[in-house]
Amino acid sequence: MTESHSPFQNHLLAAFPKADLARLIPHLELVPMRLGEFLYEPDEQLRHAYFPTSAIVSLHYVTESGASAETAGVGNEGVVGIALFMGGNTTSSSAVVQTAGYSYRLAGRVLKEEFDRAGFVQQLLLRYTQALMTQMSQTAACYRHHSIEQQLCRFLLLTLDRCPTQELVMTQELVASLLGVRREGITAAAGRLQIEGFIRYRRGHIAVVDRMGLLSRSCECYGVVKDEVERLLSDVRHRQALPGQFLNA
Amino acid sequence: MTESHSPFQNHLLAAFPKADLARLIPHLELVPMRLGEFLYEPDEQLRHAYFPTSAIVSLHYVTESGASAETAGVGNEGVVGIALFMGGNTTSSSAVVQTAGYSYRLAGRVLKEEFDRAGFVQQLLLRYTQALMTQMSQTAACYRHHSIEQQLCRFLLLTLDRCPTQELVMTQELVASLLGVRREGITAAAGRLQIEGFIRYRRGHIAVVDRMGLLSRSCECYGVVKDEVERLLSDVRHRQALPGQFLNA
DNA sequence: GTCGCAATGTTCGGTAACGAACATATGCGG
DNA sequence: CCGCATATGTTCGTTACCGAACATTGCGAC
Repeated sequence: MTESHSPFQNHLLAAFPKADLARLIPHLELVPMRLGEFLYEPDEQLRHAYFPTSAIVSLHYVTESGASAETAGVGNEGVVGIALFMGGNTTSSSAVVQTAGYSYRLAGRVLKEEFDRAGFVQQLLLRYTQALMTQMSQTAACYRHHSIEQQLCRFLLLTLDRCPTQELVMTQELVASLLGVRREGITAAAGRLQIEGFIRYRRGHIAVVDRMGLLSRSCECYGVVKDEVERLLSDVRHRQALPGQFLNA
Repeated sequence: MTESHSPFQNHLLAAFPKADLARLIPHLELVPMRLGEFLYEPDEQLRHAYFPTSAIVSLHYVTESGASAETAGVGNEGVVGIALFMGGNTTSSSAVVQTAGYSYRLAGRVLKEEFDRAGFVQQLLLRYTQALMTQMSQTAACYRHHSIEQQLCRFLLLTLDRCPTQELVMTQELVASLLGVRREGITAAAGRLQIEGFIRYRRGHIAVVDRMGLLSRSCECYGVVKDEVERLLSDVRHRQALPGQFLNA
């Protein structure tokens, strides 16, 4: 398979001013990410930031009793490792690869230096951070008030938006652990969605057939998160010419 | 009643370098906050940031169906209006006064200017923002996995830490709406805690009698949030001499 | 003091999700 | 192509919480 890779596949990097990006390019390192791989765990000093291109990373918290729940996801729209420039260096959550793929890795020090230039890149990173906060608080409200089926739809839609394909590679077990519910609950909800013809799945794969159908069964949370990312990062994206051609090295 | 007010009653302001704070003092305006008052609503342009001294503000999301859930609380340890310097200017959540009291108000423009100096104040605000994120994601996990009683204990402890007194002024109805559960659920849990002798309450007042007792019934979430605020903001606080005397004007 | 309203107490049935245990089947490694 | 690990299907009883309806009581306004 002959995939071509470019930092521009990450929307955040793609929005960086050319001059800043040029400075970073030599430090960007393409890394593959396997399903289930941990990027960091609670209280562990972060060493790198990751800008996903095709990978999707889940930020989640594991309770003392071993239960877990995702609080936000990061795909090609963002970056994993906020704490590197926010000043904390560690978090109380973990980051685990939810969809295998690639990311560009950047040494924490380099990202911090770039951030401290206090320019456009800083503004961009801060806006993304705010979008991430929206996602976290929306997730909280969603966990409180919406049904497993609604949450599954939200999750599938968000994941789909971060994927190039219509078929997600993940087991119901994994989805359950991310949403913090029982696997049986996902089986039941997914079964209903399949009967309705919205999705089709087989052992470890979930194909979205009818996106609109999912939307109709999803709670509002999908839209809120999506719109907020759009609002916070779109005007910023339009400040530059269309990127993509001049860096295929 | 002869309360004395000082910006130093807000821990964040208290940690500002003297020079920076001196610049801000003329712009700080002491404002009373009534219970239930809204500081902002979704998509509403923020005009001011608020540094609570005795007031406590709840950041929460209201669903389409009218249900609501707190995603984070802000007391004398922080500031309301993160979006002013993060670049978004609005959020999808609301801010409502959960405990009446006072705050120092600062025009958004002034705070942004201060932030853009990219100095110590910026670092402080970013660290606080990260603590807020921890609170949000912890709240999400808590909503998913912990019982109403555990959540009530967590909530009471967090509120207590932000209050000068041992008696909280709030109805069970309000607590219920903040935690996003039915009032009856709070009545039941509070009843149990009272029988155990941990709290004592009357119409609109909740007095904490046995803090340790609450701790024993609370989930881990209280500790995680508390420790993270401590970790992120304590070293920063110690960089300065003890504040408090030299500004009683 | 007492009136009235808002806060709290109590009860009912209903339901979504849990916990555990086990049956089935699919697809990968050999 | 076979076997087996692992993913999914199904069932049971249980529980925490919900929704609604109504009783009671405390407390502040008058």
